[in-house]
Amino acid sequence: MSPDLQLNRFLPYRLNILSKKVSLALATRYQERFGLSIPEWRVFATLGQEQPLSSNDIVERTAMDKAKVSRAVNRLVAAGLLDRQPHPRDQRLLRLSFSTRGRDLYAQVAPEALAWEAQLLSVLTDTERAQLWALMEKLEQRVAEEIPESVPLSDSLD
Amino acid sequence: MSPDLQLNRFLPYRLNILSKKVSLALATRYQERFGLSIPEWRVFATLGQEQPLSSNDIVERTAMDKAKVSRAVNRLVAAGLLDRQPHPRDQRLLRLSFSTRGRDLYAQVAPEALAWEAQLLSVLTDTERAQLWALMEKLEQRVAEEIPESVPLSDSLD
DNA sequence: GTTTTATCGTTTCAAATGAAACGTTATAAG
DNA sequence: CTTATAACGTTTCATTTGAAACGATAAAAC
Repeated sequence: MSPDLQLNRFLPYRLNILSKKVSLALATRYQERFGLSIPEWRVFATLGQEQPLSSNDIVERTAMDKAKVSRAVNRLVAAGLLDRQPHPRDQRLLRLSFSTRGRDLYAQVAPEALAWEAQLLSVLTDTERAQLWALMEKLEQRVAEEIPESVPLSDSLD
Repeated sequence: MSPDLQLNRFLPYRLNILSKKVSLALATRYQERFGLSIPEWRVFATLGQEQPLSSNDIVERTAMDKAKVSRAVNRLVAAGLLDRQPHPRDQRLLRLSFSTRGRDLYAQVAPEALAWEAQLLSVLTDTERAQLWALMEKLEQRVAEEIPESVPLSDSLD
């Protein structure tokens, strides 16, 4: 008899598909409307949280590859959305922050992203939303214990 | 004032990171122990559910790109894990199924995957697990309404 | 002070990716 | 029947990818 692995009840599988669908649905929006690729959006949104940040800060916060962050940052700088300045005390670090245009764009993009999320979450009650966060937190914490140290989170995981 | 987009409370972001971590933690296991790449594992596990399947069936069930499925199938066939036969009624279709070795390997891999999942889910109570499935189902259904038809789910979404 | 060792961000390069073109087979329309 | 259209899986090719090497800077060890 074969082992009872029901794929559509297998968490890694379902999580992957859900995550892909959510990312894609959102990505089509900001790609079409703001010309941001997914890595660019990630970097951009991260800087919306806190500024200035080094590239490495962004790597840590987003679980993206550092080469990918480097390239996304370069494109954003080239597009005039970010300012990149050397760190005064440590020449290895960059101080990344929004340019004026970047700040303006963020002021447009962020509310849109939030509105989209709200629309998605509108199928859940307040209680369910709280549950969702709690569950995800527990799982993330648990899986973090399993991940071998220093293994980077590559992007094409499926 | 800047828009209040808290990234670590932003569902697409958190979902992506959780999904990556889960996939990676599991992937390291079956890559090391069974030599299966992630796409290969996906195809393999899908065939564990139902046989025979066409490549296209697998594309639909896994949300993977058809080129990627084609390549994974070829590697699995070359590795002697799958049998590929022409469909008697439709020459365009393939009938993919486990070879004897494939079946044996599946009998090893599947319980291991289930055990790993059980370990991950052991942080949740039965009630919480039920909640998790219900929540994910709701979200997936909701987001499915948003996805433009026929847009394939690419893999590098972050 | 000098020499290792580590860190940051970029670049290189081989591998993976996926959109599009393709050959083949099946179905629909004429 | 013949032609046009669609579907399946493979292949091509330009792009993306990330692991590793790299140069430059800083910190630690001596």
